Amino acid sequence: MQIKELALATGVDVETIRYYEKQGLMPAPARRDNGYRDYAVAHLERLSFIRHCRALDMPLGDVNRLLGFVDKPDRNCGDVDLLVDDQLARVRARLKSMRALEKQLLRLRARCLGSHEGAHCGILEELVSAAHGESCACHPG
Amino acid sequence: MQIKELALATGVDVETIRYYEKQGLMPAPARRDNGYRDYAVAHLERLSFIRHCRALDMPLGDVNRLLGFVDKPDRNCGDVDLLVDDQLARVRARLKSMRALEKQLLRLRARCLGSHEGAHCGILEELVSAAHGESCACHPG
DNA sequence: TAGAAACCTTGGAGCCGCTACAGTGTCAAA
DNA sequence: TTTGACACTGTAGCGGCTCCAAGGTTTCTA
Repeated sequence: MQIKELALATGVDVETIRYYEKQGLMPAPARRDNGYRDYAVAHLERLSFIRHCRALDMPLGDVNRLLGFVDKPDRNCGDVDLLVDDQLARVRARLKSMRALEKQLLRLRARCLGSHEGAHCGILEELVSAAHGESCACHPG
Repeated sequence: MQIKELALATGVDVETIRYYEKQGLMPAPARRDNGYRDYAVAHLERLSFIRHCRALDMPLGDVNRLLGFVDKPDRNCGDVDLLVDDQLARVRARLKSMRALEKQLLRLRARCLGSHEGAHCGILEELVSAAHGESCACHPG
């Protein structure tokens, strides 16, 4: 399988596949006489695994560690759930701050009363007032 | 005001302040005889403004555009609310995908039944099965 | 048989928003 | 006088790609 076929089969960009190889996530494939990469089914599966983990927003370092467990299934894999827990915690922390962010933006947005002259723009006033340390709709309290 | 005083007053790292100057977000301050930067109150306000926008997760490019409106308040600022709307849309899109992500991770986590032998690890099985295109707890349907 | 188009290779730079150096200079207190 | 804290510039690194240049190979079409 040439690199483009692998790319099409997995939906992963050709450059990204080469990047994964350089980063040590994908094993170097066999080469044809002309130097072209020649992938086997195992590569396709490994790439799918990587993309699945990435869809879960796991850092490539974590993906690499998971691949280590996959490669040596005899090894005790007690860290696998820790790794998933960590990822879950990261996602939840991010969710929390994003929700707060949404609220702040909504309030800021509500300050726009239709006047679009800079001197009377509620949004700009709001943002500038923050610079004066006044209480603002975005960061109340 | 020396750079460290500005940093303390705003909670912004010294290196970050210099970075903002290099990026054209902060105007170059006066220099003392020894070459040290000498900031005025206007710099403090501008830096607060920038950090407030960054707290709303706006890209620096957008912050720069807002600063343009602040600098020239006569200019019609109809784009300001568009800019905020864009940011809100970005945040909401991200929220949506993060919520989905949390669900997927929770389901994946539930696959861990206490067995930590790699060969029988529910989480690894799940992730590997995805590589085979089987339906998986993470990406159902 | 020529040439164009589509593929492949490598290496390096660019993106964002910092952060962390290295190497050097300046200043104030003990 | 020496120590320590500050300042300066310039460059490199982070993650996870993405894009580009400059070249080689293969396949299709005229």
